[in-house]
Amino acid sequence: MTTTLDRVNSKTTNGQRILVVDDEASISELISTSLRFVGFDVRTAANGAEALLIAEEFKPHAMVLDVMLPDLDGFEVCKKIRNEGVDTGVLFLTAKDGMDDKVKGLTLGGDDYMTKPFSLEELVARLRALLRRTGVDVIEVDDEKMRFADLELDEATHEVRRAGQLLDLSPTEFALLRYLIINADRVVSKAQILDHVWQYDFRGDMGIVETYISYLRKKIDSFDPPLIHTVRGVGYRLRLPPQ
Amino acid sequence: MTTTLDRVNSKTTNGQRILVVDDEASISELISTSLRFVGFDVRTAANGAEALLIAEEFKPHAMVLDVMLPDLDGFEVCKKIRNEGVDTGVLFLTAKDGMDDKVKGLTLGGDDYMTKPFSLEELVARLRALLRRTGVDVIEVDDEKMRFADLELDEATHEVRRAGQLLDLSPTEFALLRYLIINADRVVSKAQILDHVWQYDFRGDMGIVETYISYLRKKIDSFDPPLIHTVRGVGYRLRLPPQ
DNA sequence: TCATAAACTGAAGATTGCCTGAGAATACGC
DNA sequence: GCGTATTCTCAGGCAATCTTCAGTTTATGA
Repeated sequence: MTTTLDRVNSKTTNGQRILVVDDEASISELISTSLRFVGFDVRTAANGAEALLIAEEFKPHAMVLDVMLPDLDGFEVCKKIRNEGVDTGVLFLTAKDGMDDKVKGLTLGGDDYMTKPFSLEELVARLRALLRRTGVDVIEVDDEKMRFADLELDEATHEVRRAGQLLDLSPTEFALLRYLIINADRVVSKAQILDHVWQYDFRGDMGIVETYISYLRKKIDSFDPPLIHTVRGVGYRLRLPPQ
Repeated sequence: MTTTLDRVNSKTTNGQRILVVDDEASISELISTSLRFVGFDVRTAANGAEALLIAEEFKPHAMVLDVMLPDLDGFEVCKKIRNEGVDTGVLFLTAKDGMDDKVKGLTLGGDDYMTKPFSLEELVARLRALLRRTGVDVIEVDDEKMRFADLELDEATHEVRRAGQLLDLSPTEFALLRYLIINADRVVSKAQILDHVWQYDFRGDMGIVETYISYLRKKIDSFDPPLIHTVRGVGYRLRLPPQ
């Protein structure tokens, strides 16, 4: 995949501590890099034992935790860490099929899980939601709504409106628009979009981004003024007309 | 437990004290996690002796009490605690078979019991009802009725009406509808539903949620307008038509 | 102005997710 | 016990969505 480091986010998340635990170095790095860029304070561990050690002194606000670790499994790690009195929300990562039994029950405590592969935008969105739920997130005044101009995107209801009018977006369109809003006023490249909005193992080419931008335009830019602008040779930018 | 934004409950329960007594750590944790999440102040004990100690200083408003404990049985514990002058309602947990008779005799006061395994939504609902009966619950002005649009769900009588017309729902359908109403207007994922509405030891897959949504629709959405909406790729949402 | 690269868009095929009916298994009331 | 209600699994069918691709349009700079 294209590696694009970017700032990604306007809402500055101020240094909440996240512990990422995964034994695949590439995944672990992928995640921690993007979390750092959106402003989290990140540490990583490659196995359960290490996670316990780090958690003790790092006292993370939340963890991203692979359920399948070489030594302990993710649930064990989670339990032990909480027994140590470290009160963190957990976002579990599971293989597609490993969905069985154990993951069940995770939506109760405010914890959450995602199946691999996932998209990074989704990861960040989920992590934020988790922090909000578990009461850690102090700053975000915003409920679960994002706004740009007369555009409004609601995470809780999954509704999108422009000028008050309800629009019907597919899941991918929704995720793409969320990414554009998060990066409002800034140019994002097709590579960045691909990296953030699509699952990290997507193998197709960037043409698909053009296709989806086209879909989005039909829906949200059938209004005036258009908000999605092409910056030729660079990428796309969500903005109001100058003046 | 599973996925995505769950606020789980709109009624904020403010810090009523609940003592959970069960010797199986996993159950105890499951229960306390969900109770904490809906706003109770929770302590746990793994056996009768411990329960007595904690109750004395914690003075719980209610207890969730396994009848089968390693040392004393639940009834003993309950009796002793009340003799100490701690006046709490009790929600007994019993294994599927046996003791039904014995328990029934003891649930006279306003106490209640459930058999394991249970669903967590059910537990919370029962506990709330218990607190209300035993007069602890000061806040909830709410009688035991929930409403959404022309839909009415009565906890006390287990009756459901739409547009005033009585509907005949099975227990699972009732629980599912209750969960949807509690989360009215938000999208809830199939995973969340499974975690909250089904018994914690359910091992099947999420297809069953689809089946029950279909059952519910036949009953409550044979009216106009339909209230249960699918958000493809995300979950389900109870809502009125926009505007 | 022209040539070229980049971006746009419509169409089509593949894939996925959801709905529903049918039937087996189980629980429950009489 | 027997019959009915309920729970749960499963698979076929349908429609939304995703993805690819190719023909067309647009921007740019030589």
